[in-house]
Amino acid sequence: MSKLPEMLTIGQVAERSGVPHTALRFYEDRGLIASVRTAGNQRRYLRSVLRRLAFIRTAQRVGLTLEDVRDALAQLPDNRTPTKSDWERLSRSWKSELDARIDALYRLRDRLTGCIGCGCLSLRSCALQNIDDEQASHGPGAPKLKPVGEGGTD
Amino acid sequence: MSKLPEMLTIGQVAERSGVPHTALRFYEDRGLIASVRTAGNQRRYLRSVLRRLAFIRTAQRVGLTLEDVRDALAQLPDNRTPTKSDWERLSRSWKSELDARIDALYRLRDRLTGCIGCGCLSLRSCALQNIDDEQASHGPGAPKLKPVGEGGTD
DNA sequence: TCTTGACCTCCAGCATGGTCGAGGTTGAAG
DNA sequence: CTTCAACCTCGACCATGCTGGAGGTCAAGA
Repeated sequence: MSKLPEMLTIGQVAERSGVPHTALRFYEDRGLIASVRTAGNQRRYLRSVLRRLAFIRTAQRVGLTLEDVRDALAQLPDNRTPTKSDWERLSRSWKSELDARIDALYRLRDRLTGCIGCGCLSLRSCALQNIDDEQASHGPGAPKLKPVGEGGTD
Repeated sequence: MSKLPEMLTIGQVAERSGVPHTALRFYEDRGLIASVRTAGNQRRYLRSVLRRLAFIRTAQRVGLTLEDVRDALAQLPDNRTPTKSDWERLSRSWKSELDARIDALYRLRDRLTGCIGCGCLSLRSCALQNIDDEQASHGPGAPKLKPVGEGGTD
């Protein structure tokens, strides 16, 4: 009990999480995970880091940047094990992120579907050209495309 | 008619498409768009490049890489104006890409939703930890996370 | 004690998707 | 013909998200 039996080495964390040790150091550097050091300066991790890593990897699948994830994880307490409601809060905000992305994809797909067979080769009428036409009502002469800007509440 | 009246300068394309001229040269470099040169080595674009740019920008919103887009656009004829059916083919293949992505997001969201209130702090039961459990049936001791790998038919 | 593998730091490099600036040319208006 | 914005190339640089190597240290087994 006095020997911190639950601490994991970086190798163990890498193996159990599937995240390369290089990425683990990288994440630590970016403030996404934390470790304590042994007297010999080696990293030791709490088991809870595995949960954080799962969270990080899943978040990346959703398309969030590491910075997004870091900000999200910053809501979790560093000094105590996160409670269920801590995670609930995060999960809920994630869910809306997902909802927003799904929604955006839907809108894109629907435009595209409408585009098939719409004779869409006219610059003035093709939905693809006027992807943002909900807010924009620019004249038909020179449609401006919005810069891409992936990320955020699109 | 003999002076190619429909050709656009890079500045005009940049303005009309909203794509910076730096990006236009970048896209050309990567083989996504093409130009012809004047006697003085300046780029001149066909109007159809605006359509390609719209396509490119939209594709990026969906999360496709420039390489994906280049491959898709490679299906279009370089030497003639794309016909409706050329675009239809592209649009259709895009649509399934979108469908796949929407589907993936749905599955993620559903897991997450299930996670809220599931008491998900158990490494063994949390859907987040076992995000890939359809194919994986690893023992409960050391769940491996899949590397992220964004892109492809996920 | 020796050996060996796991660990450490730091730094360079890769891929993607660009931007920016230097230094030089073009082309159209006046 | 002059002028000057717009164009050209090339190479450096930025951010993100990592990987890999060099060179050195730590720790546990034989």
